[in-house]
Amino acid sequence: MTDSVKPRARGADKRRRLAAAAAQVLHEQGVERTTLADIARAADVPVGNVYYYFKTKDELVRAALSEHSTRLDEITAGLDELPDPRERLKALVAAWVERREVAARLGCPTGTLAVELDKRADGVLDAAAAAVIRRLLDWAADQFRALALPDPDALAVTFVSAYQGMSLLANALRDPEIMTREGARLTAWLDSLEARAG
Amino acid sequence: MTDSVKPRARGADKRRRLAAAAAQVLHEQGVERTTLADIARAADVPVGNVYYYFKTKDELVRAALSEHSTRLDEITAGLDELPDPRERLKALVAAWVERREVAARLGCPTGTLAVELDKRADGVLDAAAAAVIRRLLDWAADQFRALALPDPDALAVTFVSAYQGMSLLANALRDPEIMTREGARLTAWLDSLEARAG
Amino acid sequence: MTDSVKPRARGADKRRRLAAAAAQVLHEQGVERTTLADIARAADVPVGNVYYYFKTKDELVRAALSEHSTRLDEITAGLDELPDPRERLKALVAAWVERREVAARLGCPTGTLAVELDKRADGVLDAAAAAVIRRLLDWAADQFRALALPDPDALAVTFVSAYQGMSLLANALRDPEIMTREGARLTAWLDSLEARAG
Amino acid sequence: MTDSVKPRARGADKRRRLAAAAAQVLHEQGVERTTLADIARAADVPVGNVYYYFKTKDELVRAALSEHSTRLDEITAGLDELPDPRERLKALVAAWVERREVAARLGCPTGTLAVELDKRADGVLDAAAAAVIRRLLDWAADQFRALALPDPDALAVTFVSAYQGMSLLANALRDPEIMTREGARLTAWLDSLEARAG
DNA sequence: AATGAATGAGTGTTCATTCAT
DNA sequence: GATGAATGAACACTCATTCAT
Repeated sequence: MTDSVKPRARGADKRRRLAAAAAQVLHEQGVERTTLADIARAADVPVGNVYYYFKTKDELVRAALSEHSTRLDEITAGLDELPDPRERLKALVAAWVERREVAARLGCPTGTLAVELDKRADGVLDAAAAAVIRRLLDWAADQFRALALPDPDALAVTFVSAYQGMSLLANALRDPEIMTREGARLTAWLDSLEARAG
Repeated sequence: MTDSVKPRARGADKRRRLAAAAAQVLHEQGVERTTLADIARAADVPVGNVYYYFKTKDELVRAALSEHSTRLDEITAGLDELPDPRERLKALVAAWVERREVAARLGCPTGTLAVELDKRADGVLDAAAAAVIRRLLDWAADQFRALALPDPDALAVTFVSAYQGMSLLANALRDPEIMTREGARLTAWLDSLEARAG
Repeated sequence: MTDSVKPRARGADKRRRLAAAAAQVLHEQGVERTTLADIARAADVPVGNVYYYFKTKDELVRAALSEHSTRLDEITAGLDELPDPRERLKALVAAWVERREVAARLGCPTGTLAVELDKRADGVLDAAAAAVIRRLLDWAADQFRALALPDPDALAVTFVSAYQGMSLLANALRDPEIMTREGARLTAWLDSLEARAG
Repeated sequence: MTDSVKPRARGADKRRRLAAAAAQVLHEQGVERTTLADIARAADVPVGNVYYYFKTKDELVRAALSEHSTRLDEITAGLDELPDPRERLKALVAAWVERREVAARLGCPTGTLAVELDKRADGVLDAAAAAVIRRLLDWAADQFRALALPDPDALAVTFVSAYQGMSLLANALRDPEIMTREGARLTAWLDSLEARAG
């Protein structure tokens, strides 16, 4: 019974598999060094079939960004369960630190994608990457606002900027401990904000 | 007189022009989207001649990194004229903020190069990029050490991480003002360190 | 009532719609630049369903030719109502001139198809195109024969050749007036034949 | 001595060889059915090298048209040696008839190219094809004008139209004799013009 | 009879790199 | 030292055709 999946479902499944594979492989190899065949192989889909779901490589990149955006939404939705906004922010930092090995190997998925896409002349896909980052900024600003801190938008920029900076350095130096140390510093900063606000 | 430049000198000049052009064009377009022809054109050197000076494209990338490293050395050498290490650090921040338009358009030259090169499997060129970043880290650590602050290496990581983070965000969001605001925050942080150190 | 069309009829209808769409789209875009999807879309038939009616693209091309042949038969059948064979020929020329805008934009449907299909190595479909042209030649020869003119077959060739030539030029130069002027010349020629025959 | 061709000459030679091969192969197979590899093979040039001389396939098509234009110029230049304009026109007809086997197999090079290119939406290359046809029209009009015949431009259209029409029919019906018969008729028409002009 | 999905061979084009002179 | 030309291995993308249901 459960085996007899409808074609519809199978098609949607393949699309999702391709998007997930794109997110993964593009994070690992970057946009330009990744071929469609790479993504197709990772998704176990024949190359020719990819185009049935995504008309261009750029659409696959967009799907990968969307995938990252969804994953971010899931994370923040989980954090929203916590009662205290500051605890939410600290929990996010903890999650980043937990993934330090990946960060050291590949950097932040969205951040590195944004860097590569920003080099393009067209300015279409980099806007999509910026949108994902903005989504994180908005969520962080919401937390700072809930904490009644002054200028929550600027605090959000500082917060996300710190994450991107430590991810980039951890990646460039291949040192996951940078995530640990800078994560601790960021947590301390979050704690110190309460005092200032008071 | 001026006409009779020695072949040697002319050759060295071409090499330098190629390296400078590589630094510039690779910063603008990224490694993968830049062709050798792009660099050759920017340096006003025939394509076939490039290989006389650089055996592979990767060597040109390495030369671009070396160019960025040299530029960094020049900057820090200038800053070393200042008597106070904290003033040196603050002056560097000021220089970063001054270049905010470039940062918003293209990001940090070394940082974006490092991100792109880290996606490579070989791990040869990304080490070269890491070396440039490490050079900046070392200089910053020297200043913190001169200020007799505890754990100067960690402070240097925080300092450079902040720069990379704000450059990445300014670039991704195409907002130079992020450089201004985060630069001010970074300067305040540098000032606050004195108190703690005391 | 109108809803309860028999499946048979609906199938035949789809077939006809596909053939008509093929005739139209192939005239507009040519054989090689037209995809099956183009024709399916124009006929409002799902792509996968096309193959139920036509096993290959070539069969669709054949159907388009057949469509043009049918249309030609309808026209000549209409002309056959006229009592005088010469008037029939002149009426055909008038019909061609009337369609001058289409001729200037797309050329003669059969003629342009024949040109494209003649480039093929197989020599299967171009025979089908030739058959349509021959049908026109035969009809024209019949008229010349009915006029008791010498060598009606050669006259038919001259007649059709003039039509193809002026269509090609009108199309290539995008000038519908060529149809008008050459049509007038052709009509005058038809009139002049009577005299010679006497 | 003659063997030591300069690189320059060899490069230009290759370009010419490619253009000639393009003219030939495109005439034989049509634009859409001809691959770059086909042309490269015919010119005995590696595929990758084609792009050193022609940036796109369309440029090769343009070169083929230019080749046909040049060939036409050579022919008309030869005919211009004849003292009588009418003899020139008749000699051209004779040349067409002489090539009847090619016409029956492949049609007029420029005419068939124009037909295929006219199906394109862009309207760039078909203008180039039209230009070649117009060159022939202009030359023919010059002859009619030299004969002091009324409306030489219209006569030129009739003349070229007849050529295109008979080429198309000869090609579609694979009958070279159509060229012979229609050529004779065209010659008679040219002769008859004198009388009328008188 | 109907159709969304699958497939793979093929096409134009790019580009780092090499070569001949 | 210098350079125009050569080369071939990719790669993104297309499309006729087939298949499973």
